[in-house]
Amino acid sequence: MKPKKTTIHDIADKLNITASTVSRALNNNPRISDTTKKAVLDMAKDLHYQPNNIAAALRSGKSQLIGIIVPTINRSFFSSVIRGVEEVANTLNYRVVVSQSYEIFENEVATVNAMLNARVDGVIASIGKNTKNYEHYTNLIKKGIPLVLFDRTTNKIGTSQVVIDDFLGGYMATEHLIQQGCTKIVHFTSSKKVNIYKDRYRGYKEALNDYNIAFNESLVCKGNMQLEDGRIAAEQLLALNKEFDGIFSSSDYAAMGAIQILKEKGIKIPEEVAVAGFSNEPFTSFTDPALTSISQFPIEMGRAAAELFFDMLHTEKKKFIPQKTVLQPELVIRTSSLKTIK
Amino acid sequence: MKPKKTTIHDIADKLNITASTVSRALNNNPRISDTTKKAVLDMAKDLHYQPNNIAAALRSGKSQLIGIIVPTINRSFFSSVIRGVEEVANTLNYRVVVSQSYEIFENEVATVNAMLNARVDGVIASIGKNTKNYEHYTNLIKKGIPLVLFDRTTNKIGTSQVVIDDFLGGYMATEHLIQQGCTKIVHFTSSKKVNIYKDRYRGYKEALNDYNIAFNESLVCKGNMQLEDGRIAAEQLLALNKEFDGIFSSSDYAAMGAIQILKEKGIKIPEEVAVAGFSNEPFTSFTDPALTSISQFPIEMGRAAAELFFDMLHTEKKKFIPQKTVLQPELVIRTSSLKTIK
DNA sequence: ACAATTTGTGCAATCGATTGCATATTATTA
DNA sequence: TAATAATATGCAATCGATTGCACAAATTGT
Repeated sequence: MKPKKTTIHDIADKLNITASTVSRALNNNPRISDTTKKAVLDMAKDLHYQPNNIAAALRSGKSQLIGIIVPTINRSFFSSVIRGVEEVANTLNYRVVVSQSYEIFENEVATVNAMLNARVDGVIASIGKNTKNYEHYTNLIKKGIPLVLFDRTTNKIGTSQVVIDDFLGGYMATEHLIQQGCTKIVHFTSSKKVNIYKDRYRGYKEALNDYNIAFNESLVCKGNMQLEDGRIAAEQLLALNKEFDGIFSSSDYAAMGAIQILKEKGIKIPEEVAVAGFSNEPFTSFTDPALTSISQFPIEMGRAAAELFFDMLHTEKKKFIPQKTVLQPELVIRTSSLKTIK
Repeated sequence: MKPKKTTIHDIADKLNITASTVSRALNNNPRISDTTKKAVLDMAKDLHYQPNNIAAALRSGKSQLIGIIVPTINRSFFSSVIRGVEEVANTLNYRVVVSQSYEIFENEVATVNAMLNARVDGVIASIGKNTKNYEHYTNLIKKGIPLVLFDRTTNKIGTSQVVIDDFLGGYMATEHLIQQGCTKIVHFTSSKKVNIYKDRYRGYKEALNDYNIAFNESLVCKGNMQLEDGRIAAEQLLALNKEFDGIFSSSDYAAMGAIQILKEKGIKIPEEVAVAGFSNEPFTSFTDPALTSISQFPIEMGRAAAELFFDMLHTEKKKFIPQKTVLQPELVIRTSSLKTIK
């Protein structure tokens, strides 16, 4: 009935040798003669042998699985990071198991736990916005399971991280607007709890400072960074008759929302208000005007995370020192901010 | 040194019972008394017991893993489908292992194989553009491993599928353009080998036919469906002085490329040329004009695929009949095609 | 009060691959 | 040529959980 899967024992029986020898032959163990190796390989092919990673994992304690936890998979940034990780993992014969937290703390904890049960060899994760307690992550570390955080990270637990230099990104975007002649620059940001927004905000302030532009708190809008939040913020600014000639939004979506409102009101972009976003979402090149943004190189971030992960995996826990890879962001200038045509 | 993981045997020892009982208690087996169950559960918590799915998988033959194979993870459509699958899988205590084929046949084959080695309980996949040989998939079926194909599928192997009604989508988009007054409608399509493009093309033709508009093959452009292909196609049409007042592109990207050229040439959209794309990519609502498109409900598609998957999983192979879930597409009308304001 | 059930646990094999140690065979050296 | 070293393979335990079957104790029926 069922085509009874073939195991190393079946191969062994056919060749009148033992499973140990077959196992060693398949793993190219130097203690096995080339003749035997060839015989085993041939027989394996004949019998359509399919290795059972599960059995190997149980015995060896290595599942060849990497768990990836992200708030949501279908966001360009996250899926691109996953892509980068998968790319590297795949070449090293590792698979990735992905799971979403939906920004819900309980899910994040449950997911870490599920990964633990699945016996992943390690975890690569981006922390949910509402996560303030990191016990589920420190548990991993305690158990000696490699953990690499990316983008939304924390320094509160000693583990490797990959981030872009958000401070620099914020600085670059702001500086660019200043260089385009803006002096009254609005900033859209979010909760100060999340490292990335905090750093971009710092970059914004620093740039203003460096160019001797007074920081004006009333030009800073806090929101949830979605399209709608950008629309609301822009409407309020206009309603309150705030004067501004530039917007640096920590999110492309919010920037887009603001652009929509400005266009509706007949305000010219970039002539009257120059706009820069953050993340370089795929849509930024398709909008009108195309949106200036900061690229975070998500695929590279995924690759970097995978590399740190494998570093950890190959280092003994006691002599491990957490690494932090900081990627350089890139300012992608598009028409939404480009006043001067050179 | 190492905190030695606790197993069911450790729990058993502490309670002076056997591992069998512990296993049954943890699995809420009715043959175990409530008293014992509680004792086991408490002890499990005390000892920080973490189930080992690998061991269970080896014994039971069920890994609780679903393999997902897509051409690339970081495309909105695919990542959204994965999201949908993960959502359902997660509630049923399954994890998803994702892998990319990059549209390369060899990768696809290798990936199926890797999934087999990892002993996934089944596979959900979208076929690469260059795949003409389906042996790697039929192998899965032969082995009794559930396989569900989505979007880019084939009828050549008897397995369950989830698709949207691409024919209908093509029809709806074309009909809409016709209703907007277009009579000379260009169509962007790709290789006829891929079912989705073929069906959309058929829908296009059928709509023309139903509205008594002569089909004009010279208005059909074949390309790779990327932004650049749309730009090239549009340029060629203009260079050849083709007359057209509408474009139905089987890809939002190509549609966008065409829009860029039309705008550059000062051709008014939708007044002179109305445009409709396909896929309802996230960027379509951000472009100017916003792009009319056909929504494929990718998250729902993922959920549907997961459901078909679990159906298969719970049906004996012999009495299994391949299912095909056909989702209804939806026309999302935006300004790129909306001539008449009602 | 004794047989027939029902209920709750234990025994031991099993899933498939890996690996430390032992052993047999062959090759090398003094 | 005997002793030593190198080479190739086998033995058996192990990883941790599951499960068919056996069996003892408790409950029910008559």
